Amino acid sequence: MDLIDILWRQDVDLGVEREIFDGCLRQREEESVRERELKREQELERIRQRLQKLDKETGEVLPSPSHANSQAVSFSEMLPSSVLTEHSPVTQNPLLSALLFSKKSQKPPPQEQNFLELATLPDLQFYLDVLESESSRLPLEDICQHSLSAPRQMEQTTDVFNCISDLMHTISESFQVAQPLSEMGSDPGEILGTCTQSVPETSTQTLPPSNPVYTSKTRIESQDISPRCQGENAAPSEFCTDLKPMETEPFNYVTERDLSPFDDHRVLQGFDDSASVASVDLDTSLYTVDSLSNSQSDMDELESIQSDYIDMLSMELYGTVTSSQEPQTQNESTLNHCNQFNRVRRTSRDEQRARALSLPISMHDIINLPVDAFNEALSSCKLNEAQHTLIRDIRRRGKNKMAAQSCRKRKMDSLVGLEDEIEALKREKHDCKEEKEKNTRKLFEMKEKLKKLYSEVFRRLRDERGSSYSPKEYKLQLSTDGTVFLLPRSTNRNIPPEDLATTS
DNA sequence: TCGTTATGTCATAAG
DNA sequence: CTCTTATGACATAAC
Repeated sequence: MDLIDILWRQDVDLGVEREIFDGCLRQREEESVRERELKREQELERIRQRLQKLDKETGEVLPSPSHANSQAVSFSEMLPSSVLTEHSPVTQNPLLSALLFSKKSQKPPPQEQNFLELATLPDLQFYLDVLESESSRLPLEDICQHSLSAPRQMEQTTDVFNCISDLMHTISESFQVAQPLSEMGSDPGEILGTCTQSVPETSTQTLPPSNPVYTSKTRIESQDISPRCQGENAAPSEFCTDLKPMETEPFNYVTERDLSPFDDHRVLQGFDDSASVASVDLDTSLYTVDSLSNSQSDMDELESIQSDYIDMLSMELYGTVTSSQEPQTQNESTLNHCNQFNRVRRTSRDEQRARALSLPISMHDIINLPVDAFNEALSSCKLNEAQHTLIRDIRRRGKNKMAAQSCRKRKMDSLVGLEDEIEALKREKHDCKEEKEKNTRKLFEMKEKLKKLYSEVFRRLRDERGSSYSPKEYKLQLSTDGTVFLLPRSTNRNIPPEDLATTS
């Protein structure tokens, strides 16, 4: 594991996510899909309970809301002609064909009933919220009229939702893929997007509950804008129209395409709140709602939604990219990731301050704009002293925050590098020690050989009388030119050496 | 309750 | 001189 960790840390520089190296990715993806479905069902069950609770109060079943201007468009009409051609994958798929061309006249099979029912529930939730928010000030007649006019619209939109839901469901089944939608080659979300694009704009606005992906997408794009100098009271109308679906959509799903692990990386890595687009988006929602309604209940509701949204977001982010472990430990791991994520996404003090002073420039722009653009943005907005100071502080702190993060990363990398160096030096030390022992053994062997050679030379040496020389009285000495001399060991060094006339 | 870890913030030096 | 970046030190929250 240490080795893996070290390798990962090295690869982090390359922008590679750690989770990418985890094995059993498919298994984890399937786990995450199941987890999402479970979560979704729980959310929907909660909403259904809430609806039932309301039923007890009113004694009637509330219809689904649909905007008055929404148009009933059959799904086959919505589909691009290319989808319905003779050779299209849709028409060639018997399941799809059966669904697409019989849906208008048939009720869904029982096993799909639950799915379709769930698919339309967000819409019901929207209607419920509208009623709740309006009931305090609308006359009873208006509410009744609202209720009476809704069922027909509900039928129309429910048809569309049913078709879309069935299409996605069938595509998922026919592809036999239990993996995140974003990884599919023929992403149902894309088909869905194609379908919804063909629906008039007003109808599209009724769709978000069943197509949260595109809701998020459009909101993300609209949020990521240059300095908005309109101020909070001049919130763009698109936010207002966009707000309601979000408001009624605590179980807003975001696929990895919208918030890929790399986006997540951006979230985790920096203060860069624009990177955590979804959260910024929520902040924008808060701004917008704040300007629309100052009631505490709305704010509480939004806080709750934000919390739910972030929870869901973290589940989405980490549910699909957690490490491969036993199911139980995987849950723990996911939980840890979520906790870490929530910790990271905790609203910073600067975000709160920015909200309090209603800064006209986004946090992202304040921090990341180049000096010139930043100064231009400052000068183009009418700012009071407090706002100006806060913006400067936010920029300074934001930059320092990122600097601190990179600094710590460098420090960690350096630490890892030093640890590697220590390991290398330890190995080198070990090798040197082994070499030293080897050389010591060799030296000993050489000394033994020399001793034997020495005694052999003395054994063979004879003087002119044929007597041997005693090693105790004589010694051998090697001169610089290779000549070997026989020298007496006596203290009297005046005696000339006897040249052995032998060379080594 | 205490230690650890991650992160944000401030102060300051250097480029 | 201003701005940015790097980094040590401290604070704080979560575990």
